[in-house]
Amino acid sequence: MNAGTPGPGAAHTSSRSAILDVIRAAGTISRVELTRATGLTAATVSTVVRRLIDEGLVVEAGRAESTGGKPRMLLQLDPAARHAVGVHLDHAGITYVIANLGGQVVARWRRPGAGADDPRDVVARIAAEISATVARVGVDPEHLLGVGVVSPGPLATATGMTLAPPVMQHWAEFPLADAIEDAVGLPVLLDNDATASALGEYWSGGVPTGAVCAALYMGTGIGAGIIVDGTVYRGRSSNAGEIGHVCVDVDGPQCWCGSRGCIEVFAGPGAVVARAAEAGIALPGRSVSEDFAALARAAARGEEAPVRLLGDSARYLAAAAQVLANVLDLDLLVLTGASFAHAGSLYLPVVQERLSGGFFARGTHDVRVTISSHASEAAAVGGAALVLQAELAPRAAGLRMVVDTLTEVPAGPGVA
Amino acid sequence: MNAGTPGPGAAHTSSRSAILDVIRAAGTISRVELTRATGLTAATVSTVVRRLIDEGLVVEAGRAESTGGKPRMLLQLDPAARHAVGVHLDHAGITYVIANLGGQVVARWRRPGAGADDPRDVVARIAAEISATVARVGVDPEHLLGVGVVSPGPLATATGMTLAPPVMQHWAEFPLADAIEDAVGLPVLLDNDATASALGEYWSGGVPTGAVCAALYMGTGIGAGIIVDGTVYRGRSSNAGEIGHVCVDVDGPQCWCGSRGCIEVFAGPGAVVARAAEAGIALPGRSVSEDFAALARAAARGEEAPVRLLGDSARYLAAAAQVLANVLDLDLLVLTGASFAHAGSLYLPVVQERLSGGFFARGTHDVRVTISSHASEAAAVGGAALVLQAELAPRAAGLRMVVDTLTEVPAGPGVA
DNA sequence: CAACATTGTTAGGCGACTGAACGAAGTAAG
DNA sequence: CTTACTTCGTTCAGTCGCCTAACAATGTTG
Repeated sequence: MNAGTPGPGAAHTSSRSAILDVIRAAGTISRVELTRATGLTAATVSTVVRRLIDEGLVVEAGRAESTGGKPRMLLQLDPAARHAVGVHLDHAGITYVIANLGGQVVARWRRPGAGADDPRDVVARIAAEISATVARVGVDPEHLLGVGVVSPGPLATATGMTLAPPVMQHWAEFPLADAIEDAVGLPVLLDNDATASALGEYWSGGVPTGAVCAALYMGTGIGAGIIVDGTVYRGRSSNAGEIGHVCVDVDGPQCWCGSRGCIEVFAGPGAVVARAAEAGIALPGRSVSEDFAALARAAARGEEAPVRLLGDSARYLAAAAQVLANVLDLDLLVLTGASFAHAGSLYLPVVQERLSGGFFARGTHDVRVTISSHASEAAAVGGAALVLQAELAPRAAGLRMVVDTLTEVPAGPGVA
Repeated sequence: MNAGTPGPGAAHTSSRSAILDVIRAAGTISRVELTRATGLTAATVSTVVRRLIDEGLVVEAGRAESTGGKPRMLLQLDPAARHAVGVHLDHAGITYVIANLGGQVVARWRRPGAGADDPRDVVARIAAEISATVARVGVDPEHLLGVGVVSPGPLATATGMTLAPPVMQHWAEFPLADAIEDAVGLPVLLDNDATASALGEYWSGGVPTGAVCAALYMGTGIGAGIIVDGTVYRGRSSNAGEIGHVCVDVDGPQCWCGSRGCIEVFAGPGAVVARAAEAGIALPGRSVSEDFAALARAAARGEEAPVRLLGDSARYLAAAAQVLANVLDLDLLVLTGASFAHAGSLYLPVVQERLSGGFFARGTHDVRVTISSHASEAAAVGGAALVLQAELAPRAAGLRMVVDTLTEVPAGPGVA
């Protein structure tokens, strides 16, 4: 029962993905090390790497010191070999990034949000923004892989529509992916902000192959994305990681999700800002995110009320983090999203403190907790990462299609 | 971006596993339906099925009605073709089952627990029990695949040792799997009770291929096992699903896990029984599980104090269930383990009620909640299922081995 | 009965991966 | 400088899984 060796036919979801992923995680690595890391043979590594070099994705970058024989030829991704566009649609605004193979951002800009505009106009604007900037920064259109569009809220269906409650309800029936695909002429992927952010962190953060990694995302709402062994964990309906809608008070205030007393209602930026307003704290008042940022600055200066408000929020978030860590047995938890870009340093110690005592497997391994190095544009970077992964290192589709003739689960009343 | 078709080389973790799993889930199915359900070609299905028939795992069982052409030949697993032994080591006692391919129990018996005995003696007793019963019930030793040993608590290492706090600490250093393997002469697998129960439910409960399924296990403690697309989700260190050690009160009572205020401390059978004793309720007093069963019977009769105690426990469990459902985006949640065998009907409605309002994706799909049909021996059945899956439908090892030359996660203080 | 529909099998081929032998490029000892 | 040895990487023939395409089997329908 050895776990590492895949044996004949065990099928590595294409060794290509495995190898590319290990190079990504390692930064610089030789072919021998690749054979050890992937469990493939030297022969396979050799041919696959050659193909990657021919495609331009990988370059040879000098040789290592000899260890008593032929020195290793070192391999790296060529970051500039491919690019992808990430678009984060949010009420507050639209954030664009162009990211390269290494997940690094080569261009980044923001535009006003869609508001109540007709989706068709918004799509036209997006297409214009993309082609203009692609031309300006000199990215080879031949090597532009696609566009990843990310929005808050759950996805209605995997391809074509997004559903971002409570705002943007008039988008619910709009085939967003197809429309952008037609307008831009590139493949378009759609996903949830938290999910995409997690993949962006994986792709750009040097996360080791095989790590179990979650991104705790706080933008307007609170959610989490989950990456297991480099693949997004989606659950049944792509709604996995909805930690913001776990109930902490059955009689608590109503949440837009239809439930009551969700963590988001107590700890989300909107709630924190609302309480600050109740407490009479002066805030810009233009938008929740600006108010939240102001509050974070005040707390960083040590002002008492903001410190208390954010501390309360942080304790809820720490509880959510503990749940994620214990349920998923995490290696790594990244705090990301616009809110953590402003207030991450206030939340981080609270989360770490909670996990240092409350992580069940702490005797076996740590959970590393970090703040994303690009928290404010994490969702857009994630959008780009979706494209990079889909085009360069495609994974087995999470769930196989299930035919309707399958036996149903044997009764049991079920839930309304 | 179509999700279903795997394309050349996309590698189905061996189509054999996929086909076997669909037949298991469907009960009865034809080859054409298999092609649709698995995405494989008719040719592949044909040859793989022939191989399965040659091995005796699958049998042809009549033909379906014609739909205007050649009628379909129906296929089923031959339940009696293979067997596996499941052993559940617990403080209270050792439960044995022999299960067949279909996950049905063909033999089931209990013996006193290990207590403080020397592990070597216990291993000898286990081996004797197994060989005696295998001979008695007439299972062909040639077709006995192995032994799955299940115990509470986390695993120290994947192969060889178990670690079952707070009792049985003297087992921590003992190479249990190897010892039993030597004594019985069969492959031995080791796992956690909750994890195994989940797989047992998947294998024996006709759970559809591709379902996201969790078993909420309450034996002595509280835990959960997670099955995604037929594969156990383990997390980094096989400690995924430890929902019983999520903190609901940071200042709560000490838990054996080292933390404070864990759900288990409030809602576990031990806690419920202790509170009943405090409240002056008369109980047998021989063991926690007997006391808990007595309490459940009293509550079923409508006695006020027991109803209240179990209701409190059920609300904690419902919260845990909600967390699992939202974080994992579940299809199916099974309540199992000895405690639910006695009190499941008291817990089930509370859990269902909580999910009907608090499951985030309820607009998209249901979470079915059921009580296991073999809750009292679920862990042992799960042990057998571990063996069935490993021997018949091996999955890609959850986590690839990661070589030490990989880049580390880029700093961030991490957790103690 | 012929014509058609549907299920399932057989044959040939492509591509991924492996094992094993070999070539390449260094170090270490005399 | 030559010889021996180590380590890295490639080449080549063979295996295996799965696909495409043609075909055989077995029913229904007019």
